[in-house]
Amino acid sequence: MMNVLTRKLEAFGPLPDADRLFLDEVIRPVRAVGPRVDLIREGEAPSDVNLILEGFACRYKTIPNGTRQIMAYLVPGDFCDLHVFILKAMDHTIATLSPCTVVKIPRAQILALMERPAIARAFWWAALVDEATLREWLVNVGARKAEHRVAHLLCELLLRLETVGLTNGDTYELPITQAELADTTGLTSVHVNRVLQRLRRDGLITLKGKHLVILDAARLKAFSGFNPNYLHLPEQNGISEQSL
Amino acid sequence: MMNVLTRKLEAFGPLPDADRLFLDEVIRPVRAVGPRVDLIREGEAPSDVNLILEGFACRYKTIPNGTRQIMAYLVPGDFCDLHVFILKAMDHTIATLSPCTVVKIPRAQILALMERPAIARAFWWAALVDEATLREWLVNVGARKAEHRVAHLLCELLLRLETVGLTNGDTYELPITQAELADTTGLTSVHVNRVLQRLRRDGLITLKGKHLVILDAARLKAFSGFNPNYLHLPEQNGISEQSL
DNA sequence: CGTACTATTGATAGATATCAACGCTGGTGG
DNA sequence: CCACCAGCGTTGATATCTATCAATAGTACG
Repeated sequence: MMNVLTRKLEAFGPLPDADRLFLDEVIRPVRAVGPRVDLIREGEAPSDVNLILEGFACRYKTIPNGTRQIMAYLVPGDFCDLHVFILKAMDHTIATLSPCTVVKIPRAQILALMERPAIARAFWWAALVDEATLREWLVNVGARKAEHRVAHLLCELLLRLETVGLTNGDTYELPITQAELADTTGLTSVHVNRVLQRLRRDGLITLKGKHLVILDAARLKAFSGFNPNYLHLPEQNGISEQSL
Repeated sequence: MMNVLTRKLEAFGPLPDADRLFLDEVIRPVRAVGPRVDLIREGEAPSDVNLILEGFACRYKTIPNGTRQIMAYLVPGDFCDLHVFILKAMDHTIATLSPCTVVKIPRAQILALMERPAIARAFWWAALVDEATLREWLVNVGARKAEHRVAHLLCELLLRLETVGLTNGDTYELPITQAELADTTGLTSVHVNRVLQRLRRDGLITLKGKHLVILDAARLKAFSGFNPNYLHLPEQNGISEQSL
């Protein structure tokens, strides 16, 4: 079974066997981290790069009145901070949401990885996709209404998790509380709850505990105005399953 | 007088004289572009990089119901799309807001620039600051209320324009309509209008036509919860002018 | 089998959007 | 140089959405 990092980077394009072997080396030793643990705090300047192997983490900021905004989800295969080589201090905090397993990759090893052209290109691609995703989140929160925000997020995660093999058809584990969804979408947890009920009532999803089933992916995508172009994945087979 | 690009890049650190001379070459020939003109459209894959020399441009997306979300302002010294070398197609559109003067820098020239270590580092820094700014905009729209959103944006622009020498004390030209501010902040133009009136009534700003005066920068920053760390500028002299 | 989150529900308040009209201003052509 | 026009800014009245507050019900975990 391919590791999540290799799997993610190969979403951009195939890697030489030597690169794959190197990537297998890089992802250890792993470290288990509990839920709701800060990995890097605003103001710090870590020298290593964290990579998520299992579980969900996030970037967030808290504003003076206490409101928290989650600015990104980090799922298996995602790097936390390829930045850090240039900037002096983090301007936000990175924390686990669920229990996670994480690797700390030393700076030197990242540089060694960047020597390999295929990997370097894949790193670039990953960073650009992260930024595009951030833009899409801004659209989500700034322009869409509550139902669409949540639906759009679920569509995005379906594709991202599919890329690293963490879906089962249109089903996946979403180890996130409603309060965390609220901090992500700029809503209240009460309102997120009501939105989820509407999505269930409309036959779009099933969500029980952490177990999400997207009952009609085509309809959920149409409903939320989801356009996957910003994820910059290679052409899919069934580009759009169209309506029905 | 130093050109805006050099000025912006030197906000990160001084450049060798040779680099400066090179940058002077790179920013021509200039091109004048009217307001509200698309420079690059979603779906296209341009081979050149656009640099803004004068005026304001933006990144935006339009969602199916017709709502537009502006995701970034591009001010003099900002690159539009250093990305494009890796990704196949733009996932958003770039357009002028005001009349602009722009340079198209050919791919080859960008690569030549990247050969120079100081410039390459400055480019990296600029790209990372762009991303950090995007995160802050997500916080703005997702977590702050209307008055604070607008005030925060004005504080950010004060610093960004200061960097490239486009302020006069706490005064600058803001060539943006209220409708565009609305598309930026996720509000309605009517509501932006009312917010601006409140900021005026509270003695925080003066805004007549395109001419903005920040009457009490310290208070405006405190009011909006503005923390400049995400712009990653070098230490300022008067780090915080404190209250009054 | 408690205990503490997490999810759910109902009632109400508050913020922001929507709709519609009018006034201003800067630019353009006569 | 003036008069007109179109876009922008402003205002008021009302509708909607989303937040807030508060209580109850589930659920998972030790």
